[in-house]
Amino acid sequence: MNKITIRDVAKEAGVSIATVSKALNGIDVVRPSTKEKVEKAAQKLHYVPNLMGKQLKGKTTKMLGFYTTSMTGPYFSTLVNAIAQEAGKHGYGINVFISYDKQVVLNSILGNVVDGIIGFEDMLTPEDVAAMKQEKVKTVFIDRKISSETIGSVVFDSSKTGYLATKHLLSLGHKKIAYISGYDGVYDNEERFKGYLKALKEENLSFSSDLIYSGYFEEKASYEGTKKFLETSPQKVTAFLAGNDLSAIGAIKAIKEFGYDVPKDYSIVGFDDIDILEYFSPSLTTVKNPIQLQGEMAVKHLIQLINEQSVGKEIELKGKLLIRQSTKKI
Amino acid sequence: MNKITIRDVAKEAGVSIATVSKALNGIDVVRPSTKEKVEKAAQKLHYVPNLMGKQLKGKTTKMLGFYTTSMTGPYFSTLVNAIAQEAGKHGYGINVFISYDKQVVLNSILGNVVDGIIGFEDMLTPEDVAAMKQEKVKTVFIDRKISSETIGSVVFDSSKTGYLATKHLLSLGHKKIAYISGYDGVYDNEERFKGYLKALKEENLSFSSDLIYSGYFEEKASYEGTKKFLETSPQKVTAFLAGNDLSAIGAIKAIKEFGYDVPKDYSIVGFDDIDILEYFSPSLTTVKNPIQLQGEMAVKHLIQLINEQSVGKEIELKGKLLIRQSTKKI
DNA sequence: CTGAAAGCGCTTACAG
DNA sequence: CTGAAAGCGCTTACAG
Repeated sequence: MNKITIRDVAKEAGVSIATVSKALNGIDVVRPSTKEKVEKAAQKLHYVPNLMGKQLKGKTTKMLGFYTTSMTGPYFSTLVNAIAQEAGKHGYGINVFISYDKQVVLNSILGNVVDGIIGFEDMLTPEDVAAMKQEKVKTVFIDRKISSETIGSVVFDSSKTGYLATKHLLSLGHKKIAYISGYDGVYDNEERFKGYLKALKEENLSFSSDLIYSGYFEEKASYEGTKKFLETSPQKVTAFLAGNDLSAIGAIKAIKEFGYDVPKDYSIVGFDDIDILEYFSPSLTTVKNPIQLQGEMAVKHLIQLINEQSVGKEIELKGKLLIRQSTKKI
Repeated sequence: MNKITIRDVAKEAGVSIATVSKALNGIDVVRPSTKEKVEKAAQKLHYVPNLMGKQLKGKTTKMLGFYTTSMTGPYFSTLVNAIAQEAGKHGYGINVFISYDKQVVLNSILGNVVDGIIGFEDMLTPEDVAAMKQEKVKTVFIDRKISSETIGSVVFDSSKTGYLATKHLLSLGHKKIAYISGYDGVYDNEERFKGYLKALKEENLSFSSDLIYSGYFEEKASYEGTKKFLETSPQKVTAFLAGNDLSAIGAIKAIKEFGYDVPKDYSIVGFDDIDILEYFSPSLTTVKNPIQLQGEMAVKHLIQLINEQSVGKEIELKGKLLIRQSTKKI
């Protein structure tokens, strides 16, 4: 598309390409008059450097990559905006790659397209991560707890908050609490569940597998799952711990459909404190995760890794239980 | 970060770099045994081609760029996902660039980083667009109506829908209708306003500038603006046409705060039909824009432009008025 | 202060 | 079927 190169500018200005490069990049001493001549020529020709050529030499792209299969989920934009803003402060642009093709993603990750990576990508397996480690790709994961020389992570303390949320329900007198799980293998899901189990155990309450069902972190699946659970479960629960707010909303809709009330008949707690809660009734008791902070920290740590000012660290962010209207004493 | 190159693979496999390139890309005839040898070597060394070098030659990146200053707005993820999905079908990845630095954006746009661009970027001025036109950068805009040989656009027929929405209010007997505007110079805003004016004119209703105030397409600004409007306006309006759903929500919140009811005291119409309306009460009468379709069409048209199967076209998508609970007869 | 030359990692006619 | 060589657009020691 863009065919004028440094060579054309050089010809136009009557200098060498080396001089054009220096003049335009402000590197090395170049006589002001020459510099001006070059700039005029560049402008006249609408010259824009080809980043491919530039970066092939330069080795640095001043770009951070953010990889994901899809941009769904209500806090996605909060996260990405926080990342973009923080990156901007450090002179980096951010590059969101959306692809369902793992090979494409891996090639791009390992293909020197960006200086560092923020990983939020379930499809990356431990083997992929091992390859990234070996290639010393600077990466900060925000969906798993991990670290190596060049890999860090910024996650929420989901085990702790899962514990706190469950404790809250227990303190209200609930003894049979269902867990609406997200995806297996997903860090936040498993940690939240661990916290839930720990809280139960502390009260010497037993857990049986029919207290857990899948909501897949989304409203619809949780709605369906909850309907089925209410119909078929032998357990008479009085409260639900949902893997996230979306699944809490789905569960509440199902509960209402059965003619029950929240919190009168069932208490329910979510995770995230997403924006749409503002429009939802009853107002949901939930755990607020500092998503914005997570984005910022991830970028800051990534830039440390890129500049080799630090080895990879595991950073854990604290969430906060927000008690609202969806939970009450039994 | 990634230092093993094609040369290392060649040495390991005992062949030339040309052969490595051919074997790995499946180009040209290469003996199966050689191919296997090369693949083994590449695997052993964890070789991943440097995309910079590759693309410098190849001239094509199989990537589409999506440019924006921020990813806010509730339909953003719908749009980007639609774009990503459609691009995937055609073998393209998508690249979301978020940057506040216009120079960075322009360099990237014009720097051959992507094969084509989907523009959704208010900060691009007509001069910038002129440069893109001159450089024959393949682009489809979704925030303005425009076309040239290499530039197309896919927009909503906002003038028409603005007209229809206003007609709806008029048919319910409303004669004084306020317009809560978005940003000046933004296509959808201006078109919606045009449609509004046209509908008023048809009924021989006069418009005066104190019937319009700014909501900036967001909830908060619209809320504040509406409060002020209700307090100070000399006009006794009975209905509001909001620039989008978010500003409609803000207006309704302000109206409620003054002790009025929607639709009993005021009717209100929005635009977009965003997801969170599901949680909002009263259910909002609004214009549903086919956002997903817009993303798909934009990608399809962009790929036509890239393959030079078509010159730039101006594509207009129809919206649909959804009559719900926020409007009623006066 | 300026320029010729080497080289970044790759692909692709062209010879053999 | 394989490889030496040129070249994509740029930067950067190195000479002058």
